[in-house]
Amino acid sequence: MAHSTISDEQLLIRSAGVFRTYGFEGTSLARLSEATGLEKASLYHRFPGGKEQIALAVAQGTHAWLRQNVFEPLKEPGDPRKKLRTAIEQLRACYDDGTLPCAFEVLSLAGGSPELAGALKDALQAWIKAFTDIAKESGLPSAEARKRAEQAIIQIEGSLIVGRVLGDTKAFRKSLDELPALLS
Amino acid sequence: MAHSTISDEQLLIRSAGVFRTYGFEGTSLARLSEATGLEKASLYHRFPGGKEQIALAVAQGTHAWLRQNVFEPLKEPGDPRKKLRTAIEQLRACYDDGTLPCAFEVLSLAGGSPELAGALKDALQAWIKAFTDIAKESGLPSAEARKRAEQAIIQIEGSLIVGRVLGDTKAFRKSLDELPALLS
DNA sequence: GTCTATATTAAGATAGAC
DNA sequence: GTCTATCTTAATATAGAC
Repeated sequence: MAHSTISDEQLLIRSAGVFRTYGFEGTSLARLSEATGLEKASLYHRFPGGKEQIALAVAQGTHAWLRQNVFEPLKEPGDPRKKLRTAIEQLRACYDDGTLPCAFEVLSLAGGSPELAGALKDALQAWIKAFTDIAKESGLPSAEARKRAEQAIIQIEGSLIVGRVLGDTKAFRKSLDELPALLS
Repeated sequence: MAHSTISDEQLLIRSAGVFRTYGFEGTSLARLSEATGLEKASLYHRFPGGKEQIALAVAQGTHAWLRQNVFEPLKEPGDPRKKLRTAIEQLRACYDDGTLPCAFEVLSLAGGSPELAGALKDALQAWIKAFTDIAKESGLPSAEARKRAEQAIIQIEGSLIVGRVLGDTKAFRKSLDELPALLS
């Protein structure tokens, strides 16, 4: 491999793909090296903490991506139903139509550091809050909105797993299609 | 470690605990050895195919457990609501009140063999069928029963993940509590 | 900042004694 | 059927050249 440069953003996106495909324990520096085009020593230069630090950066990057593409757009002025449809399309792309596992799932299994677990929890709580707020904006009472928000994320996560086992993304697509009715 | 004997059933139960906790890739022969009390060479004596064969046996053992403790009891004569309540308590115990990940989830990530994927798919389809049948027995039309059955399993899987990330089993318990209304 | 080369540890897997 | 001992490969991690 000749000299290679890759932006921090691209590096994290490709690393996220590896972690989401193989899980935290199944991700090796060799696989990260192949996916990023950087030799292992170069990965250590950028992330002295190795795999654990990369996983933490992936979790924080996932939170940042959700903030920019889902949470913030949902806060802008406009029809809540329309904003939600846009957010759903972002999520559909994020999960590659249901074929790519969720970072929350694969990074939360035993093996990760407490910092990683904390970052995942922060990001998921922010997601629940974003969905709760849009449901409230659509007219649902506070407690019901919160319930529906959790239910929506549970459905996304669950349908990804059922779809993965059955080899069929139908369940995931149905879950996304039901979100507008669930969150309003 | 002195000589040790352990039944096939106990061996699979303890191995399942390791796989479900650390995932397929995170499960090493060393961890299986520690959990079962057998040296690595002894595990290879019983399972010449190594980790892959043990994972396959765990998947088949999970299917057998579900058949015996959930699917078959649901088929016996009696009030469907009462049978369902009993099945739910079995599932609650199986997931250790929501603290133990699901074998379908952790064994379906990339890394496993096609045989393993096939065994998981068979078991999950049987689970969907068992829930569909009990919903039909409760009076739901066939198509709706099938939809609710998938929804029930999606909720269980999703709530396990959300609960794991948030460090709170409330979502899982709520999912189980909602099953009777969902499947009748 | 990236590379080649290497050290160290752990994982998968087997041989052969008991 | 289980054990100790060993082999081979792969993983984490570092040193030092460019």
